[in-house]
Amino acid sequence: MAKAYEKIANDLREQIRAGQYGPGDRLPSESDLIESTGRSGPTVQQAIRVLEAEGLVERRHGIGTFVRTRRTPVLRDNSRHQWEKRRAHASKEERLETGATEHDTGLEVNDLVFHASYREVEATEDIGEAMGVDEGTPLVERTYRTRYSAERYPFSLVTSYLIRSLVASNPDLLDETNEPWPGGTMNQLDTVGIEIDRVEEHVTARPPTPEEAEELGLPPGTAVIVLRKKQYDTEDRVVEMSHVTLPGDRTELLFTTHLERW
Amino acid sequence: MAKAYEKIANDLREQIRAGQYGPGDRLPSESDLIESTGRSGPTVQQAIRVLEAEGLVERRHGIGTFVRTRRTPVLRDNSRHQWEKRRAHASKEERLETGATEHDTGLEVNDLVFHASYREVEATEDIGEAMGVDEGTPLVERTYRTRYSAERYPFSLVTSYLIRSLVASNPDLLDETNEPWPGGTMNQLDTVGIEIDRVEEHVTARPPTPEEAEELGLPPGTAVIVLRKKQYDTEDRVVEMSHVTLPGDRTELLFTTHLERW
DNA sequence: GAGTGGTCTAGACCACTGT
DNA sequence: CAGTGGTCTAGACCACTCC
Repeated sequence: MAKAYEKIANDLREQIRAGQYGPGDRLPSESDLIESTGRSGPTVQQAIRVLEAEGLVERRHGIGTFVRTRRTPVLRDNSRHQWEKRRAHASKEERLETGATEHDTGLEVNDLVFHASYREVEATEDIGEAMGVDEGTPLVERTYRTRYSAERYPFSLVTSYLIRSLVASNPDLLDETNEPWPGGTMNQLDTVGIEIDRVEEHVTARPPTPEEAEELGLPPGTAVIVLRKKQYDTEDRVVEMSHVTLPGDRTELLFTTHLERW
Repeated sequence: MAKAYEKIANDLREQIRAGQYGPGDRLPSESDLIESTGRSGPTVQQAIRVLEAEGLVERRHGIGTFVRTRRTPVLRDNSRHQWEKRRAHASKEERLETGATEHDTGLEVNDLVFHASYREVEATEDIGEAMGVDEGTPLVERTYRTRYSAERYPFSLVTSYLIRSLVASNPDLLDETNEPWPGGTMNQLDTVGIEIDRVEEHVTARPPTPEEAEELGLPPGTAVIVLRKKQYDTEDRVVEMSHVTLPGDRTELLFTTHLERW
């Protein structure tokens, strides 16, 4: 029992892997495949859909089906946290120059477009548990979108939560016209006497929701990396938590763990 | 222009999100949907396929279509590296007791089944570049599969590369009957005078290949996390590199970054 | 055997792209 | 306009599961 669409998909996959069709090449058209395989339209289509779901090919309406090319990855390095902390105590001029994303990507501020919005919310059960506060605790929620100015879609979707009572002593932090915070979150937290001691990042992966696919401009056959970041202060409290969605086909996370010497 | 299958998928997705169908619940059968929507079989099927690809539902042949339940995640913590290094200098008895996976999962050795195989290979261009050696350099390749003894499929696919010349002075390391290495890789590297200084882990995500889906027992609508680990010794050489494939629906990576105090 | 999902067909028509 | 992929139908038959 060889399923027809599976056989067609396997044959094409093999040819792609063997290099008979390289990245960017056009595959035979559906009508070609209908003829060469002797199968019906829907069957051939389903075969191509399988390859599309694997991220192997891309269908372009009215043009053809093409072997996918890998997008250039955006690197996100966990040394960014130490870098950001150091910057928080640097001079004001230095702080305004670059942000953590520029540090990662090596780009200029002008190459990037930020969009941020601000809201006050109450902790849900889920968030409260993760941050170690009761459900209903007032929080400050900030939502970020960052993209290259030359591109259409952002390369990250970020929602960040702060405990309102911890930051309320600096009114600037409750003023949404200040977005994005000059000098970064760690610098602003310093103004209310909070020092970050460690950062925990939880990483999982899954297919995107339709909303995420839409907002990140993800083609079918792509996964997202979901990163939940928690920043602990020197008193072991969770001071900030972020939920970050990253396109899997163009994001590479780098974590360096330094070990004690013998 | 409302695509019929999209509309059906959207309606069902909305109902699932609203909790009208909870995790584990059965959705209406295809024939029900054909009747209630007035659409043909293939159209209804395509709608369900969309939800399946999103990881939202699971189709069971001859039984029905069900809302997916989340699998219990396996946590993989980067403190495992420091833990493993410390263990490498512990007593022999301690070393034999547990491995890094047990450390992560809190399980006993008997709850886990390891399978390892050994091969000598030459560095490909790709691997050579990552490890900082010339193409063709002799390597030791070890392949691991780890699973819970109660389960059918492994929860990680690991391929590890060592530079042969660096480990050749200990014949035990070239003996494949020794798998898995007692005391762990860091302990064995210690026997040839190598100390690991830091670990770099590169993380990306993508849909699984058919082979990975098969070997990990992944249902459609799942992503994999791809982790490339590089271990640097105190002389800044890449001593070991691993390629790890993890099921995205049940793996959670945790990375803790400790920051210098002000 | 009844009910479920899985595969497939032959053909129609629509929508998008490039010439 | 020709060529491409996108959607849909009506109905057939198969395969699996449970009773």
